[in-house]
Amino acid sequence: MQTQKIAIAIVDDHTLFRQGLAHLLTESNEIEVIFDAGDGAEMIRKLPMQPLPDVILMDITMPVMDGYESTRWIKQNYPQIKVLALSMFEEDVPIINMLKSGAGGYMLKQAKAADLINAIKTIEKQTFFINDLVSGKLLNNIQNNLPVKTSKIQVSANELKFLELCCSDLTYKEIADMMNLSPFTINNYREALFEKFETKSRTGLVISALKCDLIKL
Amino acid sequence: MQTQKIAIAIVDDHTLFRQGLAHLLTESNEIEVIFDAGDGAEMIRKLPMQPLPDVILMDITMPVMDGYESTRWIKQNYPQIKVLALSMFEEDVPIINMLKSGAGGYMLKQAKAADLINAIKTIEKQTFFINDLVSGKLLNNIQNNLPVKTSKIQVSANELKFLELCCSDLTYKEIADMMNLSPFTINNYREALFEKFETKSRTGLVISALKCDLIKL
DNA sequence: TGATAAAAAGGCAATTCTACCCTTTTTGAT
DNA sequence: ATCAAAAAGGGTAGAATTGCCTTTTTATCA
Repeated sequence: MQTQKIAIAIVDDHTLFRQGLAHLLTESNEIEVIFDAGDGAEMIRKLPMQPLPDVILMDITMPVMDGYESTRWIKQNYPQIKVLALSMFEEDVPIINMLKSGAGGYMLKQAKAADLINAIKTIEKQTFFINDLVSGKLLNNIQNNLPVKTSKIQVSANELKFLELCCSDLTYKEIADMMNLSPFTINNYREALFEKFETKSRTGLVISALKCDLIKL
Repeated sequence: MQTQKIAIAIVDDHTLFRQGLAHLLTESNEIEVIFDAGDGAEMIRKLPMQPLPDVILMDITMPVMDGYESTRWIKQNYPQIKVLALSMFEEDVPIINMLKSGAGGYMLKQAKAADLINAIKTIEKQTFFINDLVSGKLLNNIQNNLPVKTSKIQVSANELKFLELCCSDLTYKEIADMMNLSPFTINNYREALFEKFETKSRTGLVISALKCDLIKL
């Protein structure tokens, strides 16, 4: 007694993965891939061009518009569509963030096809799919409820440039020269950033900025 | 006039990607996927169980035995098998390293299926496949021939602990206390490391150590 | 055991960084 | 036009860092 197939869309910037997965899922006869996209913007364009999917498989790291933003957009505009995050990251932060963005479940690309199909069927019926991976992270997040990455620290363009130049042997005076600003102004930036990042040293500042992903190595 | 199919193996820890890709390639009728594996060790086990593949599609990041090591093993034991690296990384370092390890080409997972099939056919005939991505990186690497990761800087256990403690607001005196050493000894460590990393500041030291992967955030 | 090298400890002047003060100028918004 | 906020400019005392030395202790091995 086969009911109607589950209509899904795949959003992932890896073309090979996207197409391969589409083939794999189509074989199951319970799932129909109605479209795919390489990023969130493409998804938004293609969404109105066919009947809405029941479930969207969503990658996290994508150009233009990433998985977090895309998921938030979906939940804002088509809350009835379920989003199942599908990523290679096993870390706490991306998992928690995807769930916070509105994903109803989180699967690893390391998973087996049968598990994925099972997750899709579950999420389609129940709006969410919680496996051990996700429940563990959820518990973890509640227990030591660190407002870690929640509060995104705002820095101005100048402050950001200053932070980047801080990752060097340059003295503040030299940094001031490079930015064509007075050393006193640089000192203001430094003090403002020390406060924002709750640190007391240049080294601590650089480490914090790196952890917040404001600067890269 | 169809000659024999090209026999390939897929080594990648993402089961969904591996299986999906296998389906995709099989459809082309020019390629036959004879086996797949989730890491290098599994590949080594499965390799003797069937006729050897002509080409192996190799991911980089895998548990147990990664793409670099697996490629070196292949080239050591079955030099006639061609290795095509298949990864999501576009950075210089992984590309150059895979080629140094013996891969004959490098494709992104963002590629289209047709391009991948073309690369496989080329590498099977010519032992290597150089696209714009790879040639650019090669040129780049020759031009500013940085001895990138070649020179691994040696640090003692104590120096390493010191480096880790440097990633903080702690003063050297506090670090000395934590390590139960005299501040003067800490000063010796500092000076030795400054010389090894060719830096003149604590911040520069921390950045260098991070870049060399000696410490993590 | 004595030689010797490495690790640890010590000292210190010069420079840089940090924490508080403060004022003036520029910018943005109403 | 006016007000508020942000950016820029200024200074100083004290703490930490940096660079360049020497001496003592420890470990090792011939």
